[in-house]
Amino acid sequence: MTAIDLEQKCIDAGLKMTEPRKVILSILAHATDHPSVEDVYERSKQEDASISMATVYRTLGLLDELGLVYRHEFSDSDHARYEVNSEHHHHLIDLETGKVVEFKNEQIEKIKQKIAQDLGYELVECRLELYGKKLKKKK
Amino acid sequence: MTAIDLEQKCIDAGLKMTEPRKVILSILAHATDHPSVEDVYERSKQEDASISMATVYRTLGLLDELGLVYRHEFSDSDHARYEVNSEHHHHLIDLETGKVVEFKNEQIEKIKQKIAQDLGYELVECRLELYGKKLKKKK
DNA sequence: TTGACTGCAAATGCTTTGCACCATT
DNA sequence: AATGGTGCAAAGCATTTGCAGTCAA
Repeated sequence: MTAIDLEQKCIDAGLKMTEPRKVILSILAHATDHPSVEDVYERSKQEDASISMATVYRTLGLLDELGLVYRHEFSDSDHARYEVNSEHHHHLIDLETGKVVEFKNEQIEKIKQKIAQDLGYELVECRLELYGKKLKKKK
Repeated sequence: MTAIDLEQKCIDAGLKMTEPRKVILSILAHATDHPSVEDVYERSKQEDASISMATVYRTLGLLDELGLVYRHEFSDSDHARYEVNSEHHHHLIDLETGKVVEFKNEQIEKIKQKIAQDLGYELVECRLELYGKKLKKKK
C-alpha cells in the first residue's frame, strides 16, 4: 500500500489530511521493517522537526483503529511496533538480532479455523509469532 | 504442579522459602484461570494482608526467570497474566468475556518446527493465541 | 550471624490527556 | 467560520527500585 493509498483511506474515513499525518503515513508506507513509535517519531522529525511524540502516538492509534496499520507487541522488546496492514502473514523474530522475518502458511490458517470452530468459537483475530536462533550451516 | 512441588523447585534454585512466597506459590498452584499481578496480589492479601505489591511483582519475575511460571501478554488486556508452566499448550481468548480456553494441537507443533527450519532458524519460543467470539448454536 | 527478602514510598518510562492555539475543510 | 488536529507539559499507570528493617538458613 502506497502513501497515497493510505492518505486516501484516511480521507475516506473522515480524517483531515494534515502535514504531520502525511509525513507519518509516508514513513509507514516506506518502512521495510516494523518500526516502534519512537522509530516513527525519529524518522518523522527528519521530515518535519516540529512533529511531536503525542501526535505520533495519536496518529498510530487512529490508524490502528481504522485497521490501516497493525500493532505488534513482540515479546522480545517491550514496546509496540507497527506495520502497514497488507497481506495476512505471521512473524519469526530472531532472538539474537531482533530481526523480523515474515511468513505465510496456508496449512496453519486452516488448522486455526478448525481449532476455533471445534472449541465453539468464531475466529476473529490471531497472533502467531515464532522466536528462534539462526541455524549454523552444517559442513 | 502442586504448591509443594513449586516450593521445592524454588528451594532447589536457592531461593529462601518465605511466607509471602509460600502464599504466592499456593495461589498460583491453585489458580484455574490466568491471574494478573493484581489478581495474585488481591488473592495473596486474603491469606496474609501484609504482602505488598512489590513482592508479588518480584516473586512473579523470579518464577518467570526460573521458568516455573509463564508470563502471558494477551492482546485483549494490557497487563501480564501468569500461569504455572505445565504442559505445553496454546490459548484461545474469548473477546467478549476475556475467558481463556487452552488447547493443544500436534499438527501445529510440527508445522511450526518446519517453518522455522525452512527459514533457517532453530525454534526457541512461540506464541500462538486465537481470539474469537462464541458461536451461537444453530437451531 | 548474615545475606537474602520484604514493605514502603519514591522513581521510572511509556503512553495518554487537558488546554490553548492552529489549520484543513 | 467551524471543527478537528497539534504541540506542550502535566498527568496516568503499571512496574521497578532504593532503602532500612526483617527473617530464613
